[in-house]
Amino acid sequence: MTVRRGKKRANLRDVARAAEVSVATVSRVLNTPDVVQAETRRRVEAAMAELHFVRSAAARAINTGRSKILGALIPTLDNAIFASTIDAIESRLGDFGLSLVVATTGEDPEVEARKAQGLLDIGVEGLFLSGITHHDTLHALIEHTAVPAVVISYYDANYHLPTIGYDNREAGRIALAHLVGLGHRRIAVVHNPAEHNDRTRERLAGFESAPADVVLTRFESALTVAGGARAAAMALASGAPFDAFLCASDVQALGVLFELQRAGIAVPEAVSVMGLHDLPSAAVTAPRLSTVHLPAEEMGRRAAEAMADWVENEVPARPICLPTALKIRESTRRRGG
Amino acid sequence: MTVRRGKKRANLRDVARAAEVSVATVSRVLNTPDVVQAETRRRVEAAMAELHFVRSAAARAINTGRSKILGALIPTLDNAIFASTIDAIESRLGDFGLSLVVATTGEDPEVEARKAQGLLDIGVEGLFLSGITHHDTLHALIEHTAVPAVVISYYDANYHLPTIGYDNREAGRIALAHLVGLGHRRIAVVHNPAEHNDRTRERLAGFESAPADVVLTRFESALTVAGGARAAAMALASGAPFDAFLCASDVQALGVLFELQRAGIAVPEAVSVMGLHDLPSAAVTAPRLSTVHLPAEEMGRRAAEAMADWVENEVPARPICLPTALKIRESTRRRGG
DNA sequence: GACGCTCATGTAACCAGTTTCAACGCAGCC
DNA sequence: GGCTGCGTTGAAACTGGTTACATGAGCGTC
Repeated sequence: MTVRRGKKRANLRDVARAAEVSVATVSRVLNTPDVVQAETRRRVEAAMAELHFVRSAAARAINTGRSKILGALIPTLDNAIFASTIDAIESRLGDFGLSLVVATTGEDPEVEARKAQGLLDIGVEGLFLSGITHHDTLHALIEHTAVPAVVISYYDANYHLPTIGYDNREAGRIALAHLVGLGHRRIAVVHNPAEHNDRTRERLAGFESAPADVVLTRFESALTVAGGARAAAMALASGAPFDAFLCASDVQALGVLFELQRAGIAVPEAVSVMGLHDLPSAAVTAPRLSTVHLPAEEMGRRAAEAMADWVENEVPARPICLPTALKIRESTRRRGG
Repeated sequence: MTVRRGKKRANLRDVARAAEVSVATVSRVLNTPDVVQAETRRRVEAAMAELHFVRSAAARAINTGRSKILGALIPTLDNAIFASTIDAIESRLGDFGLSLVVATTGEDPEVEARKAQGLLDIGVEGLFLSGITHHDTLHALIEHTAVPAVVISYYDANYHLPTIGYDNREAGRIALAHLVGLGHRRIAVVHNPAEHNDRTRERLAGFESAPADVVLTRFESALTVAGGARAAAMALASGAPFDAFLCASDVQALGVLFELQRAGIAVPEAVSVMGLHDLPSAAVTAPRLSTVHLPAEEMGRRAAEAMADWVENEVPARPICLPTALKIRESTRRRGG
């Protein structure tokens, strides 16, 4: 008792027959309408409409070698961090008639390599990767398929793939400098596991630019609001006094904010909290979160444009370093101020 | 100065020639390896490896009529609400060897219809839709292409497409009942525009189940944390006294929480705040947010399974209503309690 | 030894488009 | 009137796979 999948879709030949023209003419109406006479075109279009003709993407792809689909490999969607970038990529690609398939990797390089293979199998023309830490298999895959690939969320002009992103280390430095400039010396650093995450690694490296009299204590937990809260709880439980919390990500900073409030510790009076990313919600927390703005949306747009140029015009993407910017809001204050 | 796209990829014929077998045999090695003799298979596999053969998805799709790609139309990715569902769909589809293309609509039915056409153009085999409010064009499209389509985030057994979701009205009722049960009578309802959003409309309808002595005052704003904060600010500015804030979405509830804290109004002592969704972060806010749990992740999983069954085995999806559950945490308290 | 069977493999048609090349009609020009 | 050239159209080859059908080898049976 299977379902009959409708009366077989009309194809080019059907349309050609109905319009009493050749398949070549129908194809022309589809691709280069201006070369076919108005009257003929009208007939063909009428036939297409009547038969509810939808051209097969596969058949077209087989000839042109163009699937018009790109793939993105990102750690997770369940997190505001990548959402706006992906949103921007997807929407900008749309302007070029390109689509995006998103695959999540859970920060596991093996899963990433496997999913990359899967994306290639469905015929993507290009790949967006997050960061530069990848499984050898994936590098090899990109190498011998010569598939266009751009790295986002990271900038390194010397990397073997074009990187379109920002300088995470510099962002880390800026965040730290802000706190140090406010007189904070005992800083709790809240960060997610850096093992497979070079963005985090770089930010932490930026934090290490602290003067000698600054002492940083690290608390590691998951890259979620709950993770941030947990890290703050650990810091509090350690009994050590902190002037400020420096978070490698706004997502965690939100958790820190919540946990401090729960503990009755006033921000920024008793302790400052610094984020890094500038998520949309960072501007409306209580207190509003000081952070370093990462141009997530612009990055997505630029990456999409570069990729479009690559697959459409064969001009390979070039590295782009977008500026970050310190956003001083309410969650940081001069020590003792 | 264009880039030479490598030496043309090897195809089936090339492999066949190299392995000294026919194309049919190579195809068999790919699809039904067990029917080809071990020694032959070995030769073919060696040839494939040497030539870095990657089978063309398009060519395969053209024959089987299967692209193995599904499409999802969602309002936005830039929002925790859909993220975990999409995440779940994507990951469950992966188990069936299916991929997901995500298209965002910005809640505009026209954009949705246009993007749906785009998805069909690239050959998706099925569509995930959010809610039941769609442009006529989209309905017509689904109608005459007979493309499998399931609706998520909504449940209505009588809708002409299978709905896999939850009862939004019931969830609204539960949220309201909780507040009313705590003795709250003057309730500020914070919600996003319902014009093109039936989920919101249903939740609001659920709120209307209030007893006669309960007075609801609506404040409408964007479906973002900032939107929630803005709505709360409006409520406060109105000067009217409220016992509780009832939010049609956790995202907005977060904003309400922040705004109340900013205004120095204690939650839940002075006013209760109720969410609806149970985002992961709802459990770690300060105070932790009382809400109605929506099974977003399970919904995604079930929708993916139903869709897989549909496109693989031609068994159409059937409506599924998943249970919601009241989550009483810290942001709600008995009036005057 | 002929017959029937299974198993492995090859041949060629087929899917739904695109594209090359040839042909045709008609205008402009010498 | 014949030549050139442009604009329009069609026939057929082609893309890279899958698959129905044909072939033939090897083996068991009577």
